[in-house]
Amino acid sequence: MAEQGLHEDVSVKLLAWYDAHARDLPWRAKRGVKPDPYHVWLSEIMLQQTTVAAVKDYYIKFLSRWPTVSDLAKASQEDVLRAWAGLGYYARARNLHACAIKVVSDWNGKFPDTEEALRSLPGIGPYTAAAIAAIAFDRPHAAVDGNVERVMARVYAIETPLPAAKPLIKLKAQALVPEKRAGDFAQALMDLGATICTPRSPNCKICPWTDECKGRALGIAESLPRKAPKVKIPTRLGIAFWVERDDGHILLRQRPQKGLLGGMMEIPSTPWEAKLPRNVAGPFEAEWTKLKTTVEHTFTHFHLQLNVWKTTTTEMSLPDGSGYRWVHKDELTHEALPSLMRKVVVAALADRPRLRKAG
DNA sequence: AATGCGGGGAC
DNA sequence: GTCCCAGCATT
Repeated sequence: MAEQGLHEDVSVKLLAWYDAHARDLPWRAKRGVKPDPYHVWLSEIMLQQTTVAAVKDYYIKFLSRWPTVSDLAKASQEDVLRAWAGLGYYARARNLHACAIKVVSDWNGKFPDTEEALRSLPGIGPYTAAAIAAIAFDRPHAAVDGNVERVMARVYAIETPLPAAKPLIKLKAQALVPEKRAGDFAQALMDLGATICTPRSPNCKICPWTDECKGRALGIAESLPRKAPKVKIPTRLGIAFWVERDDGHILLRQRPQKGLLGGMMEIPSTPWEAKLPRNVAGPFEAEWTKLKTTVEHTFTHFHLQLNVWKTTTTEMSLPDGSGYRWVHKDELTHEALPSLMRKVVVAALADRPRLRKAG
């Protein structure tokens, strides 16, 4: 059919471009070498809503420390969270560990090679299942991520806003998937979106699809895909309590497994609300000194302004409640502290009494 | 279909 | 400051 022929032609063009311009990324198998499903999976989980630049070092660190999925399954969740600290979306790390355990127990340590079976594993959704099936096993699935949504919306001039346009975009992308080299095609499409068909100022002049792009023909490519307007996010306030023992240990607490920063460590704090609590209650009675610095951090759905109160103690026991630990100052870098909490650490350590100069 | 869930780089 | 990134789980 003519329509089918057109699709093949378009796919061939993209693959030819990919052969000449593919990015060299740590998780990408070399030409002619079979990809390792573990490598593909690990990179895909890390890359969810996360830029290539942010992922690279974490990917190398994880692979070096846990060379196989069995090694990762044997690790403790605590060690996995420590290694993941700073990368964000910590449910990914918890699901990563759970998935590794399941692959070992249910699949004899080998990742399943179908989209359906992959989809049943924790942390693997529609996109990631299709991506692994295509990239690791060369199955003809369309892996539709943010890049592909943008490229499809432009090539086909889809003016329906996201997320309503997703079903149509998925159909359009699936229709382009070649029977052979589906994995290369998936990666080519993402490379195209990341390097040429960028959100702002797409470089249409060097795009392999510039001739057939309807969005470009209509002069609306850069304005696509359309999206619902964003609502602005509120600000929340809180107080973090920096408790330093006279031997240099700092009081930490593990957060609950579910919810924001789930399973990660924190400097104990008040709840984070629109207003500070009327009666501030620290981990225990003490004389507190308020730091001048306010730690600011922005999460997905709120800004946080965190004041830091300091105190010192000779108390060796832990406060009432679960999850508390004493950790020495010099060991904090090894803890599962998310970026916000590392800001608190930096602020607290910077606010030391100055040594008075002699003379 | 909406919402919760991090962090950082590019502009 | 805004936008958005190789999205998923839950409701």
